[in-house]
Amino acid sequence: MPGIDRPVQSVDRPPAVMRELPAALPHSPCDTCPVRGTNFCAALLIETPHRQPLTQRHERAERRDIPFEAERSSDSIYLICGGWAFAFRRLRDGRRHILRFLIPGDLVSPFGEGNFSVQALTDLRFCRFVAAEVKARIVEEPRTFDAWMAQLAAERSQLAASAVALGQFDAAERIAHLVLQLRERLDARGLLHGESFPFPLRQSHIADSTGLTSVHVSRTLSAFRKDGVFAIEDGLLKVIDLTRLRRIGDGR
Amino acid sequence: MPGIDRPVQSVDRPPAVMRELPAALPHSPCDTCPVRGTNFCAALLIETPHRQPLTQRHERAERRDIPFEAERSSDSIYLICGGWAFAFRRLRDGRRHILRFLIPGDLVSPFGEGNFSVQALTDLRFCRFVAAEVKARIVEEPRTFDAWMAQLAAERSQLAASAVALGQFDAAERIAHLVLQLRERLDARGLLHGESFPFPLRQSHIADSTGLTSVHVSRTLSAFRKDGVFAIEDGLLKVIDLTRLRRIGDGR
DNA sequence: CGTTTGATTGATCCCCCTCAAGCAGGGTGG
DNA sequence: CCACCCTGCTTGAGGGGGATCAATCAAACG
Repeated sequence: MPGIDRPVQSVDRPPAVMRELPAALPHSPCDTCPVRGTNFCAALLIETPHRQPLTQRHERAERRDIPFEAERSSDSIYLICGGWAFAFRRLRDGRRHILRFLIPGDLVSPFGEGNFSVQALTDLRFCRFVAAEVKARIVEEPRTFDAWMAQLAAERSQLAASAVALGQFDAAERIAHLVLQLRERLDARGLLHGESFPFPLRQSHIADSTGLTSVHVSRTLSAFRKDGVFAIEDGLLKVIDLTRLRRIGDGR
Repeated sequence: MPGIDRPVQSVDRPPAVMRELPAALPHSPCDTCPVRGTNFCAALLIETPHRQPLTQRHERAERRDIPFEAERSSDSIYLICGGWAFAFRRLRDGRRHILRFLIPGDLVSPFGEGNFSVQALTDLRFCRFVAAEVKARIVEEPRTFDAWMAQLAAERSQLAASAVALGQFDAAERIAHLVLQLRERLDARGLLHGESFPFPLRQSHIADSTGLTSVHVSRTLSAFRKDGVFAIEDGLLKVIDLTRLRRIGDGR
C-alpha cells in the first residue's frame, strides 16, 4: 500500500485564525504578498470606489494538516498564500491519488462536489473567501469574470495534461512532465530562482501523482541524477539540462 | 503505435450548415430535442420576455470528421445534439489520448487554450453558439450562471475521476470505470434503455482513453463477457451484473 | 471479389511492481 | 551521551501485468 501518510490526526482541529481584517486595512498580509499580481488575488482585491472589499480570513495549517476535506461541502474558496499543499483522492483500499500540487497563488474552488481533499505539504498560509461574495463579484466585474474563467481554464488544462501523461507516458516521461509543469507554474508566479526551485515533495508524493511506486520513483530519479538532467537535494530541485528534460517530458 | 484512426482527411471541409433560425422560431430542431431539459441547453434557451434569443447554428459532421481542432482558437461553444464524439490530444509520435467522450447534451467549451481536438464517433449533430453572447447571458442571468458552473464542475469531476483511474487502476478496473461513467451520464440524459445503451466506441477508443493497447482491451472485454459482467454486441452494451461491475470499477 | 477495418488469440518480452534488507538522519527520552 | 524509533531513500532479486509482434478471421466496403 504505497504512499499512505501518517493517519489523519488533525482533521477536527481547525487551523488557527490569524487575522480577520478587511482587505483594505493597512497591515493585511496581502499588502506584502509576493505572488499578488500574478494570480486571481489581483482580480479579487482590486479596490474600486463603490464596492466594498471582500471578506477575507487568513489562516494557517501545519505540514500534514488537512485544511479541506472531501464530502464536506464548503461555501468557501481558498487561495494559497504561502507554502505548498496538494489535492488528492483516497480509494477504499487506502490508495491515494494526487490530482494537483498547490503552490502560492493557487486557487482551490470546491464547487459542485469537489470530491477531493487538500493536505498541507509544508506549513501553509492560505486565505479563505466567502463563495457567495466571490460569485457576486465575478458577475459584477468583467475583469474578475475573465480572470475567473482563465483560472478554471488553466486548471482544466493542467488536469488534462496530467491525464494524458498518466495514460500515455512511461515512468521517466511522467516524472519529467511533473517537474516541468511545476517549474512552469512556479515561473509564472515569480518563484523560480535561476534554474532551481523549492521542492518539498517526498518521493511518495511523486509516486502517488504519477501512478508509480515510490521504489520505482527512487530508481528513476537516480537515473535522472546520473544522466545530468535534474537533481533533488535538500528540498531543492536543480534543473541541469532543461532541453533534455523538455525532450523527455513534453510529449507534445 | 496504437489507435491511430485514418489520417485526418476532412479538416478543411466545413460541416454543412443545416439551419440558421433563431431559437424561438417554430421548427427549430431544439423544439423536439430529446435531451433538452437535461443539460445546459435548458438554461441557454429559456425564453424571457426582454432578452433576445441567442444566435444558434445547427451543424452536422460525419463519422471521423474533426469539427473542432486544437490550436485553432475558437469564439464558439458547442452543444452536442445527436450522436457521439470524443475530445482527444495527439502526441508528437502519433499516440492519441482520449480525454472524454461526448454524448448528446454535452457542452464543448474551448476556453483558454483548450488544446484538444474533437472527432465525431458517429454521424453527429451539434449546435454552435457565439461565446460572447453566452458569456453575456451567464452574467445577466443567475440561473444560467449556476447551470454554467455546474457544467464546469461536472466536467472537472469527470476528468479527475479519469485521472485517478489512470493512475491507480488496473486494466479491468479502468474499463469498468469507463463503462460506468458512460452509463451514468447517459442515464442522466434519459438515454439509458433498461440496462443497455448504444456503444459506438471501437476497442481502439477504449484503449486510447484507458492507456491500454487494443489487444489487451480485447482480452479484458472477453473476460468480462465470459464472467457475465457486461457484453458489447452490435454497437450495444448490455450490463449483465451491475453490482459486480460497480464493485470492480467504482474504486471508491 | 479484392481491400480495409476491426476483433481475436498465441507467444514472447519488458517495464514496473512486490518483497525485502540496509542505511542515513532526526527526534526523543533515558 | 547513547539507545531507540520513525521517516524516507536506496538497492537487489524475483514475478506479473500488460506491451509487442504476428497470424487468423469476419464483416463491411468499393
